Amino acid sequence: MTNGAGTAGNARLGTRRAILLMGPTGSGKSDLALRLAEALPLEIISVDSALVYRGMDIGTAKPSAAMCARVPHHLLDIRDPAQSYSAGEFTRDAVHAMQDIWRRGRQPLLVGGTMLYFHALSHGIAQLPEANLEVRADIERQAELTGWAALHVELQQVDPAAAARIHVNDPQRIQRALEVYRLTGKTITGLQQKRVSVFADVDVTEFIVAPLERRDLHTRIEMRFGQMLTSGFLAEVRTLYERGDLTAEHPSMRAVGYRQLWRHLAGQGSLDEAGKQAIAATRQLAKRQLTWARRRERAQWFESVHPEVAGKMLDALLEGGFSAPSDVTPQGSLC
RNA sequence: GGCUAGGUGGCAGAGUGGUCAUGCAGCGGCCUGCAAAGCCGCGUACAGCGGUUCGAUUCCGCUCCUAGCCU
Repeated sequence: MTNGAGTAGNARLGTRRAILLMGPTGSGKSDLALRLAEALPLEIISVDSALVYRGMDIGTAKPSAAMCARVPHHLLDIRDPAQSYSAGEFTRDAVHAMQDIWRRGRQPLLVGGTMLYFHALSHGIAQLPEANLEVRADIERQAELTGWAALHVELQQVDPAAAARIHVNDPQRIQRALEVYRLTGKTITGLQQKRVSVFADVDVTEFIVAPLERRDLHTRIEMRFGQMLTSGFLAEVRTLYERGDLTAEHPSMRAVGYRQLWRHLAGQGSLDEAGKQAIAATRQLAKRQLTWARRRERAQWFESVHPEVAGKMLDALLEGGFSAPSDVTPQGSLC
C-alpha cells in the first residue's frame, strides 16, 4: 500500500524535495507530521488558512508551543484576525519558507487541510491583482441595487468564458472576475492562462491521511469539538468578540466553530445549538476536503486510525530517496 | 373507558383529489488571491388495512399509535 508515487530509485543528494501531508480536519495530520519531522531532517510548513491567525489557537487545533519547540513550524500566527490572507499570499510565503529550508540543507513538510493552497502550489497560481477593497465595495453596492444576476450578465459581456463557468448564484466568484477586469482591463480567464507550478523541479511526495470510514471521522470531529469547549474555546472566541473591531464578516471569524460561537455570543441561539452547528459545519468542511483529496492522483492514501501510519509513511519516504536522519539541529522556529 | 386534536422523508414543518413545498442534516460534485470560504446537484415521505373515485398523501370507515381533556 506504500507504492503509487513512483519516485523510488534515484536518491540524488541535493535534490530539492517536498512532502505534502494532506487530509480532512481531525485526521491526525499534525501529530503525524511531528513524528515524521523528528525522524527526518524536515521542517513543517503549515498549509492552513486558519492557523495563520494569532489568538485563534483552540478552535483551530493549532500545534502547541511544545510541538513548535520540537520541530520548526512555519506560517503560523502570521496574521491578526482583522487581516485577511489569500491563496496568492500563501503561495508566495510558502515558496520563501521552502527556499529557506532547502538552504539550511533540510526538506519542507507541508502539512494542512486547506486544499486550495495545495492546489495553488502544485498547479501554480496566475499573476492576478490582489483583492481591492474599494472595487469590491463598489461591486457589492451595485449588487444591492441590481442583484447579482445583473452583474453576471455584465460579466457575460466582458468575459463570456468566465460567465459560462461561474454560476449566477455565486457572488464571490462573480465579484472576483469583475474585480480583476476592472482593475486590469483584462479578463480573468485570459490572465489565468499562465500558471507555473512551484514544484517545477522539486521531487514531491504526496500523502493523504483519512479515516476509511466516514463514521469514524464524524465521531472524531464530535469528540474533538467537545474537547475544544473544555479547553476554553468559548472564552477564546469571547476574547475576539470583545475586541470590538472584529465582525462576523471577517474571514477569520467565518472559520468553522468561530462563526457559530460568535453567533451565540451575539445572542443568536444557545450554546448547545451553536455546538451542533459547529460540528455539522466541520463535517461539511471535511467532506469538501475529501472531494479535493480524491482528485490528487499522485497521492498515497493512509488510514488515519491505523497505529503504524507514521512508520509506513517513513518507509515510503526512505524508499522514495529521502536521506536518513542527520544531526542538524532544528533552528528557526517561528512560533 | 369516553371526548378532542393529531400521525408527512433522519429532524423540523407546509400542503393538495391527478406538476415541485421548503428549511436543516446527510451524500456526491465544483473550485485559480475571503477557501475552515462560496457555489451546484441528489429524496417513489405521506402510520396500517379496507372503501369511494378514472385517480388518493389529500374524502370515508376501521385498526394501531401520540398528545390533551373528561369519567
